[in-house]
Amino acid sequence: MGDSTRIAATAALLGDPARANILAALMDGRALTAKELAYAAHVTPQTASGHLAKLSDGGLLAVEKQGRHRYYRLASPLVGQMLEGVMAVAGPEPPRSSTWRGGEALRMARTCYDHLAGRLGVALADALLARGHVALGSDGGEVTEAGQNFLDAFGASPAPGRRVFCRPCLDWSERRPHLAGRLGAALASRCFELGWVAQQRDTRALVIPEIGWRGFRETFGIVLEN
Amino acid sequence: MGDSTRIAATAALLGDPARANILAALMDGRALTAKELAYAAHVTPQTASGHLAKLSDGGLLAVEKQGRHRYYRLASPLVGQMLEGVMAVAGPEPPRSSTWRGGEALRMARTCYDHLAGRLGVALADALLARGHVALGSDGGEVTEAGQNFLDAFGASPAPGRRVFCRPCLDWSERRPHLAGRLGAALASRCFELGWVAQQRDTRALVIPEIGWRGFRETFGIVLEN
DNA sequence: GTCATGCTTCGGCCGCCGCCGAAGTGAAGG
DNA sequence: CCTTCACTTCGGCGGCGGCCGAAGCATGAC
Repeated sequence: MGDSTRIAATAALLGDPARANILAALMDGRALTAKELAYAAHVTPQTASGHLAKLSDGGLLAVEKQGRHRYYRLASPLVGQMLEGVMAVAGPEPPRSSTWRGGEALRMARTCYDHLAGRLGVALADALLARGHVALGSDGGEVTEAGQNFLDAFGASPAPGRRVFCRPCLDWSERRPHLAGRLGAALASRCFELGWVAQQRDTRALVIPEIGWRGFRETFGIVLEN
Repeated sequence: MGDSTRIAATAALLGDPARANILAALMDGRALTAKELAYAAHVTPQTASGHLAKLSDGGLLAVEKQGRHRYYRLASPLVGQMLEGVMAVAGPEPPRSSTWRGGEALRMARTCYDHLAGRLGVALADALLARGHVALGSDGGEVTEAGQNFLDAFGASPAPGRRVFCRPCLDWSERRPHLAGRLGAALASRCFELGWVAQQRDTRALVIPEIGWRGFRETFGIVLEN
């Protein structure tokens, strides 16, 4: 009957821990094999296969055959946005009893699509905001003139001319906005370029070498605990 | 283990048709009694009671006692955004076999928070875009100078000075963006003011009287079929 | 007090779905 | 050819969870 059966069907796909694990593992846009996803979801390959079939049928995943591997990835950015929406509501897990260092790293700094998230991402947004380089509303934001000059000097001016798109993106671990949009992407890519942050294998968590800590402190006044 | 169990738990709340119906019925922000929601979900009051308890425990609904009634509403706008995210992915239901006039009306014109959605909302966005009054990216948009003049004349300039926030919001029935943000809100409120659209009881669907059809045609060049 | 109403709790039934072991496909490599 | 590896399909087990009838609290009206 109602249209909501479709909503329920889609939501039910996310409503299983194994499937949620699979989707979370794909959040950064990479394509992973069925086996890797089985490992990420903590289930056997048979079980994962069933889940992957359901997710594909439901239009959440796209699959690509390559030799005897099958690479799965999110079917569209829409799916990622949906997941972020659910994460924002699900909220940060209740204060975890220390341990679990990977999670800690994720909360410190990670990628969110093509921009920076985690405490680092939020601190960056705060810094730009506090210095009047960007003005942010709940719906979008814009770069001030001073901000434009600053970005030019930093080497992170987003692409075409004066038109700068910038959008707050709710950080699921911090529950506060970080910068997305072209501005967020430009900032992130400049930080990679400078070697202030670096990707790791098999995780969205970022490494911040000494030069990065120094850079963020001297350029943005960011000092993160821990 | 991971954080995704929380995601799964939250998503599982949406993954039941009855609960999805309940949430969909609350999407417009109204507060409804348990009985009304039971009716909306097509289940008995006992069953609905169980669902409502789960949704409240999960933090998706807020409840307010009033005499012997209990009014339920969405706990926060975040929940609404999450639902829109899921709807966007779930997509428009497969072409409905006519009948169901309420659904047709909803797809023609409805409110989405404080702005206009449905075919009307999308057409409005298209018109402003085609005339060069707004420039839209996937992350945000801005009003051109010509657009600002047009909006001033129309009486729908968003609040403070030059800073105009505008954001595309994916329309779940049309799968195309309509205008949200302050601009969307200002446009909608001006349309209400002019009597071009009117609210109805118990539905987010909007009525468009003759004067509205004329206004949209003459001012924006919008002519909607049906 | 008694009654009606709105909502919740209890108990039992039933079905769906996630899980894994085992067997089946299909592609690479020798 | 046969082996290996990645992945899927099959079959059966087990349990979670949605459903409703009936009974239990409340609140408000009389």
